[in-house]
Amino acid sequence: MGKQNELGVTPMSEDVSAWYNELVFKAELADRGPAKGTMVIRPYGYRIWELLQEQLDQRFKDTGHENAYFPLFIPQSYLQREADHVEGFAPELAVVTHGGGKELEEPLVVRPTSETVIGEMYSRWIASYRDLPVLINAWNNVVRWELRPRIFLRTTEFLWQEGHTAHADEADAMEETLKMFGVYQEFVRNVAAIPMVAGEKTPGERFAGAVRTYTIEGMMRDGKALQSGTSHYLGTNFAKAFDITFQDRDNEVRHVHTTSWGMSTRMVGAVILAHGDDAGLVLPPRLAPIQAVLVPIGRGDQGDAPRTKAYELADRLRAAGVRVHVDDRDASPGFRFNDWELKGVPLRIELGPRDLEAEQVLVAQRVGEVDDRGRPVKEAVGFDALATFVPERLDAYHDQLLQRAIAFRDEHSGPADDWATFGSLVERGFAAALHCGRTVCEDDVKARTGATPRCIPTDGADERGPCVACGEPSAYGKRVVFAKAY
RNA sequence: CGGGGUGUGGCGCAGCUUGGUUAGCGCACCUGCUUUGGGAGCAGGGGGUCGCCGGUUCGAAUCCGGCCACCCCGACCA
Repeated sequence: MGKQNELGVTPMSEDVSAWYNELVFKAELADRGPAKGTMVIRPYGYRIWELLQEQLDQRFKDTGHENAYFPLFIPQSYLQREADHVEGFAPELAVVTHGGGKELEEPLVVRPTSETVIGEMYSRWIASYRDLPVLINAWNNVVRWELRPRIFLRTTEFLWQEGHTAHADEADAMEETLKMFGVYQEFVRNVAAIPMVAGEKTPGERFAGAVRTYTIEGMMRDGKALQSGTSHYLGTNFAKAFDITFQDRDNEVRHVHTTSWGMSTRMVGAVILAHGDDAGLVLPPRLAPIQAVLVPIGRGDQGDAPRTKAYELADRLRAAGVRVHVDDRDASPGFRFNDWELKGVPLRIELGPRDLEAEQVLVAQRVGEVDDRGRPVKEAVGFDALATFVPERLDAYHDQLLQRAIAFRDEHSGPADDWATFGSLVERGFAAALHCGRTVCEDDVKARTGATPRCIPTDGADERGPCVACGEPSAYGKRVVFAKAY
């Protein structure tokens, strides 16, 4: 545990890892479960997940998908049908060997992902080209045994959504893969205010069983990358393993082409690590359980009027669609200010006897201009203007956070044309370099610097040359982004 | 599985080296009074099988042996 400041949290500037761990507990986002690697998501943290879910789910529905649910238990033999898939997941499976007091004839694995059960079901449901495409998404929990858990980032059980679609041909399936890849990119930018580097995974980093894997990689405040969402084109790998076929217009029986795509509770960790600061959480408004907190000031007779007014203003804000909370706890103003800053609430609205007289409130932004004492500059807003002011300000604040994150990412990224530059860049952020694409060389880079290839950015320019690490001719015709990753 | 560390009221820690009053401190909690524009004050109060098992001893939180758990750093990973 690091040196804690007066908030009881190690400053982020001092030790990001300690800061993250302490903040997750202090801000009441989550707690550790009794079994190693498990987490309890507390109401404040779960609300962030719910907001994320609602907005992501809407996008899935808008692109023609329907939700369904598939079982938690999968016969062990199913996992084994796709060679790469078993190999990839075998080390992290939880296996149930007993049920009802008896040893099972065939062990059941607790799903680490659902390609296999879904493949089995799709093979039953699909017979004709008229049945295609199948566009289904599932919200569920999965289990992957973790050697080194970290709350939200890597837990043995986590929540996510997994989309699974089946198509008549490669073109259609690739279109779907890229469409959902695009949905994730748009979502993280417009909802989570995180600019991500989007691109394709190198063969060594591909999903087990995928032909192509696309990823969005966010930059955290310590310059490390966090894989935050993936979209896979699975080709006919699962169709062949599970015999998912259809009869086409020309009477030919063909295998379907499938895709899968997912985003998990890890995204909550991405929000914490991409926006937070020494004072605690910084939540983007579209994911903030509380977007504006009203803090009435004054005690006893002095406090009655501000409190009453605060509730009245809260009603008006709520009517304007703002998630608002009145904090009239019997605690000092300073305590309450710090508390909501720790919890990352975008706007604080102060209302004391002096303001009441002036028919106004003071609005302070969680991240924004500060005075020479480091305190936020507070803006006076008249009572009647508040309900239009707040929603506008929340949108502007979202843009500010996004711009701040873009600037941070750009300051910590750059091209690396020689080994020395590469080494120093991955110490503080992302390095874009030409690479030979050989897995042995990727492993060597990892051993020497700790960095791994995160992706081949989709928007990268055509470029060829010697590999930054070994000098062999570069692969992919583009630069690869390398970084240390969570 | 390697390397490091920690287990003492809800949380954070001290005490252990050199065994010996009733195991202490801060925060949190409860009661009362005063207090409220950047973590309020005073007074009173409740709360502990000192991770577990065994050993040494007149006596163990403290010494010895074993075990367990968790955390951090590496190898696998959304």
